[in-house]
Amino acid sequence: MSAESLTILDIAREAGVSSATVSRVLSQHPNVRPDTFQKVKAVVDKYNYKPNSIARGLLQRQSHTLGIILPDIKHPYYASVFSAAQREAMSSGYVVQFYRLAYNSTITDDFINQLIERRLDGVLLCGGFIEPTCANDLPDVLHRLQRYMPIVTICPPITGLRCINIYTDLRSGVRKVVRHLSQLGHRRIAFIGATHETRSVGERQLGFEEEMAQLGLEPILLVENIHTPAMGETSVRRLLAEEGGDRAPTALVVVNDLVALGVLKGLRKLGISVPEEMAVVGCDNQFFSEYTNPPLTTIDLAPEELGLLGTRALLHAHDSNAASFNQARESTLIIRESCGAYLRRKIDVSAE
Amino acid sequence: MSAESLTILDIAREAGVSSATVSRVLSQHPNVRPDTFQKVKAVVDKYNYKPNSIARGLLQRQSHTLGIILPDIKHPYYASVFSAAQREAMSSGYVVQFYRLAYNSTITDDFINQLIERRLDGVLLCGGFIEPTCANDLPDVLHRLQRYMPIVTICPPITGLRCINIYTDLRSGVRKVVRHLSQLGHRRIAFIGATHETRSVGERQLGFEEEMAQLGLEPILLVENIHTPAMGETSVRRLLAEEGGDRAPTALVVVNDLVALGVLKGLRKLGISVPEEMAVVGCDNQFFSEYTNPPLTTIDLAPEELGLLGTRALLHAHDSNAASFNQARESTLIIRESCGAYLRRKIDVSAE
DNA sequence: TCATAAAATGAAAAGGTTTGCAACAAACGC
DNA sequence: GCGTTTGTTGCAAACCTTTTCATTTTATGA
Repeated sequence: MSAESLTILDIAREAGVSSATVSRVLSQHPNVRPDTFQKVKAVVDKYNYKPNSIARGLLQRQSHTLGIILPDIKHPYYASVFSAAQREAMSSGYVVQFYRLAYNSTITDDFINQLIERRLDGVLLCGGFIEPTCANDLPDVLHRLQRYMPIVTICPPITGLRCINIYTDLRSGVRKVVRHLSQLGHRRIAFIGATHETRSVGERQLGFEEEMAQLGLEPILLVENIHTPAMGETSVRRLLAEEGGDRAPTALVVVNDLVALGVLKGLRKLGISVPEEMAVVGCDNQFFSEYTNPPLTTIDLAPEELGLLGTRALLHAHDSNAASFNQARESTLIIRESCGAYLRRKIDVSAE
Repeated sequence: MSAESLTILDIAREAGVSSATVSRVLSQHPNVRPDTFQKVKAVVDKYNYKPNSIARGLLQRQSHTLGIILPDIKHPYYASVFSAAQREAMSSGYVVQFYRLAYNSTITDDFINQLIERRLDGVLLCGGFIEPTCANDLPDVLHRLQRYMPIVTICPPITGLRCINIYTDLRSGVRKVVRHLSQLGHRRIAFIGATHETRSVGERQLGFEEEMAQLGLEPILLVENIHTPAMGETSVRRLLAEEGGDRAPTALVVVNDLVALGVLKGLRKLGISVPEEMAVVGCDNQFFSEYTNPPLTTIDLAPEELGLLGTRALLHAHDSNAASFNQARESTLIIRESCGAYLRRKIDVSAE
């Protein structure tokens, strides 16, 4: 394939200089005589020579490569994180490698070994996998990785692991949602969520339960393995079968917008109108949430900001003395129509 | 950071053998005496030694890394391609690096140089950027890249470039859609699409125009820079302002599901019911298309299959004698409710 | 013009692995 | 017991750069 395997020595020979000089020309070293520079440059251009970054990486002990670990790139949330991370990395001359770690699997030694062997310059950990049941030996595994490269996590902090951590405070976000619903008059509010497979999912549920408790309301929980629209669609029927009649909720807090998409369809099929008969709130503020019918009230988690800041932190992890810090960002409530706030406002106005 | 910079020599010394033997142990070479194997293995395990893949890559002249180039990882279509590609690559011990090339930019020499310097083992090109106006020198640029690494494209074939090409035949897909709509009785059919910024978009429009011509129908075109839901939403109003009254279309073929999402909302705001007053068809069969209201009729392009096959082809590109072939896959029409087929069927039934 | 300082260049080592070749040991056939 | 084959191991080169240090060239000042 690459018959074109020119080395710096070939260039040096042709230009009548040493390889050191060629290297200096390529890296814009100041101490090169202008005429030498031109002479070498001409040969480099003539053959379109490109230095082998593998060889350079070996010598300089850095690969100019970042790893990014997340459970599913098809999930719009992670895609946003990834996109922003790549952009930031690229603008600093770094390249990102994608490592997938499924939702319900934990970080194994083998997984870590791949990263170590590749001699990455840093790793961005974006949640998923970090389930409490796995978390027992998780800090140990990550400590080993940390001896080789800096780690930045952009998910709820992992206890026992000291590293830079940037995340959006989901728990308080969900609490805002619950408070908002209660202010709209809802008393029977249900949470449709996944089992604690990921930390961020756990945070959502915690936020829900905390706020319900504080408001003195009895929480209704449907916590199963629900993480696709299809699962959301069927979950509604189950929920209303269990909690029917006057026990039926009037508002649903759904673990994320993806699932909420299915929930909306499920309600539609049951002939339950949103928001008139049932308020629905999602979480994530995906690109499609503005376009559902009705548009979905949700929580914005600023994934792109996390990706950007996380990558930036990773790139500065070496020269930074703050080798470990947590930065929690506020989430913002995006009020659209599915929660009935606008409806309610109309009613209020007409009642005056 | 990596105080842990053990080399193969350290291991060799401690085990009392040469580095060659350690290397053979690590790569499971057959000609190693069992007791030597054990002895070395013990030291390797003791220090948890991991060979430096950068050094290995330098010597073996392969990085075990694939590049994948696409315009936007947040776009669900590309995310699907990427996801499948990564999975396939990973299962063969390869890692994928993501390179973004914006929709309306072309592949420059600088861009190519990055790939060459990284000494990737292959590159998967997933469209976007390959706009006709850029295409003049595109084959040249790619030819240069091809001297260094195999290229597989999973977008409509690029004229002037011989390489493995796997794609879904969009043109015939859109023709199927138009035929379907005409069979449902529609005569005034409009295409809402983007300017020819990407080849695949161009293919869609061509398919539309070809089939309309064949059916003897006058095509209605709204071709602007439309590629987001928001743009779709506003486009409807413009279309109906231009083509109003009895000139108004009764069916819309939308360039992709993302835009169709906005189109549906735009129609809703105008009080036009889908599919009763307006049939709508998208393209891409995204995960959300099943959950719109009404569920969107669309074309499935099997992006995961493309990602899988493309990567597989790339990995076999060296030993394959078929250095160049085109493989066009059939797209499949997914009939849901937004085109009115089910509605029509009901009408037919009641008419009998 | 000469001593000295500064700038430009080259030689060679280093980075960590794999692998061809040679050397050596062991097993085998006769 | 000896020549031959097979199986193990080590040496050293190779992969392609960058960078230190020493050396040569050029500029500076008296």
